Amino acid sequence: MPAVNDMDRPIVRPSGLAEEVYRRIRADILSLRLPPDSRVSVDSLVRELGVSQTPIREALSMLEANGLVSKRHFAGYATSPRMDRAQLDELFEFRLLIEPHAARKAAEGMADSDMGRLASGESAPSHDAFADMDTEFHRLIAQGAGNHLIADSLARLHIHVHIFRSCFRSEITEEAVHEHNAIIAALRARDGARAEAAMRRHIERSYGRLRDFIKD
Amino acid sequence: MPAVNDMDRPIVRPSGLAEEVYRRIRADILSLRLPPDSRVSVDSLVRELGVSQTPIREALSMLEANGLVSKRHFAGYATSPRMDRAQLDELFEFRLLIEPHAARKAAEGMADSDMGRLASGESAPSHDAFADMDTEFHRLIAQGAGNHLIADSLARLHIHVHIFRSCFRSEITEEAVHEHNAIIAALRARDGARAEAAMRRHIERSYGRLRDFIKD
DNA sequence: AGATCAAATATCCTATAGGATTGTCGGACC
DNA sequence: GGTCCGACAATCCTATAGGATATTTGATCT
Repeated sequence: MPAVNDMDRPIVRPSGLAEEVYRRIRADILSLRLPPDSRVSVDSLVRELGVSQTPIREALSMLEANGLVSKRHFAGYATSPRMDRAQLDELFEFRLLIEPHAARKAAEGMADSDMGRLASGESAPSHDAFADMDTEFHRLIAQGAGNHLIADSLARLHIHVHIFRSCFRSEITEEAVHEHNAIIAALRARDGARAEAAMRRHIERSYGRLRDFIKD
Repeated sequence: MPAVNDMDRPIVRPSGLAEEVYRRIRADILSLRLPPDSRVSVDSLVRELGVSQTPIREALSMLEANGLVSKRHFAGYATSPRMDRAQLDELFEFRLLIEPHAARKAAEGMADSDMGRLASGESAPSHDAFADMDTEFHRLIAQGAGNHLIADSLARLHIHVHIFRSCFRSEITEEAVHEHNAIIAALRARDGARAEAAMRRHIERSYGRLRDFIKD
């Protein structure tokens, strides 16, 4: 008989088709398989995913509440348009409010096990892999701050950063890796003030790199 | 014939039943007609509101994405439980990050017309009326900061503050009115630093008043 | 060519019925 | 008395059909 113990894996509770569909559509939006400002019809998803309308509608409603799609009455759903300059400004103003504080708190209270999972992304083989590692990097720090509201808000925002970056096929910059390493060093040293400053610098530089892509 | 011109009212675009149902359920949660941690079944809403399942499911999905209800597979929806001490701490930590900054920016850029609508709530006849005026007060300032992300995040948080306060029938304190008036004065004077400090003080005092209700 | 109007299409919204799954309650058994 | 088991109820999920409304398209007219 197998040696694995059933106790070490918590019971799997199927969370419903709506959740699955939600994740699927979200992944499609993030991978640009559904580009910004493109139609998303319920019927086509029914045919493509082979599930009924109900879970698709629920998934689209959740995506709408999270700002990834928008609905127009009797006209169907559409993915949100790409961020313009004003929205980019607002997003980074918000990140500057939250993430430096999160970095400070993470330096003070983050678990050592989570800290070991921090990766700067210098070993990323592709653009997509780097984007995923960047998302995970910021997610771990936000989670390390020990405030669910901070982690959730940042997750929402990072989705849009991810889409924006993917639209412009932005290069994997050495700069970003260096800035990540600076943050990691400050966190490992449990130096809250330095982590906060490093994170602020990272976001400001990141904003400068992304801002160049739009002039309007 | 009527003297009103049809041009001055923008075309009414019915936004769908799901939106209406969403607002209705949200209002019921805010008014404690649906207390925290109570079941909310789709069928009973069908009977009560007289609409089909589809818009109700969509409304509940949106409410779930906004954290007001939670779903368990094959077990129905339920309103989120009341905040505990840890969540209250997290919420006010978050507000302290956002709202003082919003007050500073509002002092610098808020429209005079919006500023005229600021009310401290000293004339509120009831507890519910004060709660609504308080929500509107903070909403106007967040909107005055000119950042939609700030306004939306604060709106989400204020819902939970509202519910928490309603649960304990907290008194209308003179203190809160005074603090509101201090903020209004700083905003009218276009003094960003003073508005920021007044807002920070208001939130800290507000936290102290609410914290006393829970010991666990 | 450009604008105007009507038909066609696509989509949302409703309504109803039935199968599948979970939680609960009461009784049988040790 | 405590524990196990089966029926019941509640709920979610699916499926299908049809009506209502906005968008699009194409033809007609100036």
